[in-house]
Amino acid sequence: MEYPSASMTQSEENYLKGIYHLSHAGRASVSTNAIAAHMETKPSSVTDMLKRLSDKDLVDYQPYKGVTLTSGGTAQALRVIRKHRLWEVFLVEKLDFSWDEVHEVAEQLEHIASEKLIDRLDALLDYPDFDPHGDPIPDKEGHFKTREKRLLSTLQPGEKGVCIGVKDSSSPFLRFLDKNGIALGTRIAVLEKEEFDDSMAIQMGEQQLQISHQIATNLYIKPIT
Amino acid sequence: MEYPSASMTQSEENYLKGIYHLSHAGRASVSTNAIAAHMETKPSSVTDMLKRLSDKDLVDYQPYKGVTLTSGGTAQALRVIRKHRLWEVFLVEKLDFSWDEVHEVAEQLEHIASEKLIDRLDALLDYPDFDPHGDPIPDKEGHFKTREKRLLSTLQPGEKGVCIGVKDSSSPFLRFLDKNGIALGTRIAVLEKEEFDDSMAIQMGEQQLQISHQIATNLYIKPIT
DNA sequence: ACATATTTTTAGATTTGTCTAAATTTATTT
DNA sequence: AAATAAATTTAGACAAATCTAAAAATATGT
Repeated sequence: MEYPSASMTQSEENYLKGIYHLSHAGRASVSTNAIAAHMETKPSSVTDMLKRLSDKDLVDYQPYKGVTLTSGGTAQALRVIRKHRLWEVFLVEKLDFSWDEVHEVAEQLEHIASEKLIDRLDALLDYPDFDPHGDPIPDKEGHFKTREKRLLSTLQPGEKGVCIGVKDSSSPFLRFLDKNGIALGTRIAVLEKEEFDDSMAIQMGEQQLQISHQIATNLYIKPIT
Repeated sequence: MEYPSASMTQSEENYLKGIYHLSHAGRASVSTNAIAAHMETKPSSVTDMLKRLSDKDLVDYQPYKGVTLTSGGTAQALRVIRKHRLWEVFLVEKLDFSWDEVHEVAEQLEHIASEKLIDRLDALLDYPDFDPHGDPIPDKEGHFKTREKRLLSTLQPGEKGVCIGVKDSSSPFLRFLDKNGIALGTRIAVLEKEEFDDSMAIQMGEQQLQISHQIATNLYIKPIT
């Protein structure tokens, strides 16, 4: 049984979210330094926070051994991630933000505390399963849809698929995609693969494009047969 | 010329907003105790904050003499108020919140810092001039529309008008109005005034209602002839 | 396995925002 | 105008969140 979410500070929420992302699914133990790097803060600050989170039973923390999220901590992290991603959908769908602009604002909006607000937002957006970068949106219970996804770089010439997400969601990368007409839902067919530098020629609609390996390893594709 | 808004903490924003409301239009000087009462905090905390705001040139503060907002402080307060009221409209219009539920959430949303977000929200809502309680929404330059407004209690039998706002916006009062079918835009005609307790009989559509003086002194009406 | 390097924690300081209790200033009363 | 009351400020403390510098624990290399 889940406890009603105790009040948390924004900083605590950010740490839980960070730890969640680093441990990928709440499994593996995460190191102090890894957290510090990810949060752009100092290891000593991380240690302080880990103690606080441990006192609140949100993480299992053993000095020098790293941390894992408790079930309560995981639930909280997923709540924040849910809010973040729903707000991103809102910003893109309702306020015409581009997908490279949403993150910073969503970082703030994700801390707004109102269950009703999020439920209603979810409804307004018609219960989306994925955010504008293709990442899954957890439901109220923390469950989310998965779908077959492969990096574009793993497709062979002749295979095709539809773009469903990005691995790198930095602004330069997203702006590059925009500029070249690649968005979520874009259908891509692989024409050729260059052995020399692993770049590939792809077809999108009637447009053809040569993309580097760097690009191809950061685009998620759902294969279609 | 206006400076680009320096970064402010939520607490600073709340104080500026509080001082603005207490000084009604940025004119009169406001006392430490009045601020403490309004913000539900202690006078000593207020003194601390006033010094900080004074250092940032957001208020004119003279010990023992009270404060007034500087032009910069007024501009900041109006920016926060603009955001608060736009979010209230959003919550009511797009997420079906009732007018007694919006305040608490808007108190949080008003601190989200993104000019683009607010501009786009304004557009999504079709540039509203008034919030769900009838209060005017400042534009980007801090200007807002005014309109003739009188307390219902000042109307004489035979006069009529349309409800355009509330003075008290506490939940119990707003829920009372909801329950009795009084909303913004409701047309009200005064039938009779009871000398004894200043209660009045009013007509709304085909419905008749007896309301206390207490109610009548908290409802703003735009008279119609 | 021992020395060195890396990681992590502790100790102590800082900032923001708050508080209580005491001191000070201003206002009121007789 | 002196005494009392009220309002305001100061002084000192505390919690959250961060930092730097130093100490302690763990890991690595030969």
